[in-house]
Amino acid sequence: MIKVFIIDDHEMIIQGIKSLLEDDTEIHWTGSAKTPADLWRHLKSNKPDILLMDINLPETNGIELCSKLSELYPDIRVIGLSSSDQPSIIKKMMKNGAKAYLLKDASKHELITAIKKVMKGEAYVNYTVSEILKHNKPERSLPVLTRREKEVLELIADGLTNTEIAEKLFLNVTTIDSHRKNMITKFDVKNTAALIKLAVSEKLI
Amino acid sequence: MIKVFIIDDHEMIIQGIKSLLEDDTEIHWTGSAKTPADLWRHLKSNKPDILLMDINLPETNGIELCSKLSELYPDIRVIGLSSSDQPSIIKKMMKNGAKAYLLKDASKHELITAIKKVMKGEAYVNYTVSEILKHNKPERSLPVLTRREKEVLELIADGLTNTEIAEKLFLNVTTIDSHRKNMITKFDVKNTAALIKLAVSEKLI
DNA sequence: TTTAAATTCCCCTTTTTAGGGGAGCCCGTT
DNA sequence: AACGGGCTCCCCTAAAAAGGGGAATTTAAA
Repeated sequence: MIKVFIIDDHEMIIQGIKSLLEDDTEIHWTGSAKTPADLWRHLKSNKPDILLMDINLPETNGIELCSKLSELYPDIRVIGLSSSDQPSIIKKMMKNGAKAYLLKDASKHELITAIKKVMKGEAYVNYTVSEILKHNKPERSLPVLTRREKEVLELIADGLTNTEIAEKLFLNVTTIDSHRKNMITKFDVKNTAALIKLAVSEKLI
Repeated sequence: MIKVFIIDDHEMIIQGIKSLLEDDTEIHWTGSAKTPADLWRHLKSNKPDILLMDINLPETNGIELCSKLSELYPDIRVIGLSSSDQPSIIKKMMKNGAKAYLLKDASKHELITAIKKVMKGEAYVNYTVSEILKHNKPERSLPVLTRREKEVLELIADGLTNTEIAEKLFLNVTTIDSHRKNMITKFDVKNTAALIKLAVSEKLI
């Protein structure tokens, strides 16, 4: 029997996956957790073979949790689970010890296949995910904001002008202007409006 | 028998909810859709009593879909479903004809209760949601964008200048300028940057 | 039908951004 | 010690936005 445990903050998904796995005779459901604290508590008395882990956990993020887990319990195989198909996140998860990665639109069949494959020691990535990773070779990963840039960008987004920002940060206006121009260039957008849209929608600020 | 249909882009949640409802003798699962197009197709031949609707649908947003649905099929009762607990979104859903609202961390029991209550004509909001709505009483409800304003704002957010937008919409530059100024005034922000931030984070565009 | 809101267009001036440069300083890595 | 990236500051001009008005037409709602 493959002992499976799940951590996800959404009760609906926990119960959903539980019933998806119930039919299978090889899989044994050992429980679920909604928070990392719950998880640690359960692991003391009950070590699963496989841990299904939602990445979008509130508070702690799945990536850190994943690496901590593979330190403390290297035998537990982690399968990442998320609704987002952000390549960067998936990559980070795989680097931090996840053996497989599924999107939440994966089917029952796919879920079970993934669990069994991982149990055999194989890796598993669903088609969509592998496509994402593949197409991501010419990775259009977003430029990274430096500390100062982020600071300036947040103030721009709050409606301050270069002059006002300069006063606030005790800098020269031209400096702020440089940062603004740099950001517009590095993100390859046409103006501030587009920059803000990108930054907000990509959660850079 | 209560006929229940679901629209959600995540296969896992569809299948999860399906198996949550399977046991119940009063509830009959009539199918699922992953896109609005799928939904419309199904509805032609098969009208459910209750539609479980995920708000965070890609492409179309659940709020518009909801209002369109209550126009075309006023008999179908919509239960909103989402992982986000943003008061503004929940309120909009309720305004647009949703009879109930559940978070994805709702339990099996809660889901079934909600379905049955809504079927009886009662409204249902889970505790968390009602708390959210309550604490949000001193709501600083956002101004509404008119059709034209939204159109213009989207183009602004894409980095077009007034002149470019005017050409695109076959309007005079001063018109676009007026719209921009109006929006800045009505949203009480200082400039375009702040306007875009607000619009993106409040999902107005 | 009356009224309010939406949409369109126009004037003016000042401020702010955009776009093109260049350059020196600090700091961590090589 | 040399290099690059981040950060700072400076020049210039042209374009765009902000801020202040006003006003006519359409359209939808009361």
